[in-house]
Amino acid sequence: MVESEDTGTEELGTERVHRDIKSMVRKLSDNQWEIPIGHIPNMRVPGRLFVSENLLGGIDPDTIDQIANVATLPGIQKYSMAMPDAHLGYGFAIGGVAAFDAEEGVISPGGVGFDINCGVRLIRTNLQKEEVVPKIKTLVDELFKNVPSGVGSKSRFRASDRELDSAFLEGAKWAVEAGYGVKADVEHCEGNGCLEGADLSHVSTKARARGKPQIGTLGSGNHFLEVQYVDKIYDREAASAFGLEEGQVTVMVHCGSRGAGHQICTDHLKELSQAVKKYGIEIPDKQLACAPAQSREAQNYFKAMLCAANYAWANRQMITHWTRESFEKVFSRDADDMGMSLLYDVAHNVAKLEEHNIDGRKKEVYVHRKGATRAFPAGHPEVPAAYRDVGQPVLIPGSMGTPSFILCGAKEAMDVSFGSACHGAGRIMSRVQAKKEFQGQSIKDDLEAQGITVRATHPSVIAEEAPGVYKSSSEVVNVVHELGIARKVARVIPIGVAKG
DNA sequence: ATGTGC
Repeated sequence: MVESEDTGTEELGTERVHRDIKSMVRKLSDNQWEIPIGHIPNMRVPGRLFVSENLLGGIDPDTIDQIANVATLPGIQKYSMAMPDAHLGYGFAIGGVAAFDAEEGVISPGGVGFDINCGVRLIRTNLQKEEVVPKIKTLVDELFKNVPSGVGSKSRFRASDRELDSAFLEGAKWAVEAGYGVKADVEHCEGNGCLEGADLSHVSTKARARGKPQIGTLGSGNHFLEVQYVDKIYDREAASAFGLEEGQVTVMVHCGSRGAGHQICTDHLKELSQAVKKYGIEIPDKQLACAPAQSREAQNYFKAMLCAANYAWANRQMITHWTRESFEKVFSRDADDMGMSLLYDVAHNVAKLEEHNIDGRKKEVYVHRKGATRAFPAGHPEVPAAYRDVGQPVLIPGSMGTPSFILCGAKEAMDVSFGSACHGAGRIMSRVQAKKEFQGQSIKDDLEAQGITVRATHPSVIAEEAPGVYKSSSEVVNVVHELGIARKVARVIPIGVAKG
């Protein structure tokens, strides 16, 4: 038997057997595919994958199995979903969305991810591309200097234990009150940058120790701080509500809860692995550790997860402050004067208690979004007043050399995807493979030639995040746009990137 | 993603 390096193969004894992705799914419409009950035993609901026919070919069969695995969990509603940027994750696929009945269902850390409240924020400026391009190298250097990045990086801010408590409990609100931003920043964060119910008693000493020196740090991997410009407007009315116009410079921040969230996830995974046995829940994969939503174990995780979510908002808020300071230094003007206001901040790794209409009935569910962005439509009370008539801003980062997109939550989202859309381009190559395939310096030179300045802690970071390791962000975004769950508003092009 | 392995 000929060995293949294709992803569509699996070990079967010594042979590798090709698994045809098309035979695993049933086409429902151009961008919707069903993974039928029976794909694996004990599925309670079908799976549903939102991809174009072209993107379907790039989905790993193991990712399909992960979507099906989630469909076996107690209390799952409607179907186990995955967005067009779906790929293999810990237990749940990244790009996965699953809602569980608040009484009969479960809560699972695998459905949130290790980087709790990894998310994206977009800061507007009133600067034009032409004003920023000549100074981009100085600006990227300044941002790189002011916002610590890289694995294990430490913040310029020395948090006391009390301040750490406040970051966990109050999120962006605390950071603003401590002088790192303005009140309007908080109003333009999902959930006002703070989820209620956070409880410090479920955050370990170890998680605190890791989190204490890291408030206001970028981290590593796909996290970045990027200077961009708006090159295309798709929806004039929405763009106007979002304060966006062609040629305008924006800044995008992508990062999460750093070591604190990682430790909280690790700690509670241990406890929930025990709980699975205690409550006799049958799971097809150990990585799907979970507990009944109302159990002590699940609620302890949930309350700790809320601490990590709030920490991540404080983190992005602090980074916003230093971003403003960096611009002030380079352009010798006030941040206010440069119109540096927050457009919005989304969480794309989080579980939330939400009310949804299911089969004509209103129901409380724990919506797990793991690499998926909330996308509430116009009129929803959770959408900030300034955007209420348009829909919630949905921020979709591309890779280093490719466009990012600003969308708005649209009507179909509530019926089709529990008010959710995609979260990014979606990785198609492992970090190890990327380092074999690409050289950091040559990728950096290529990007430079395209007018994109990159500054990273190490060239290998650039290789691992090379544009070629991601799907096309435009292709991914087109799927959610065509489905009517989020509508394209604007496209932004990178000119400068600071990375861990 | 992550003091990038137990």
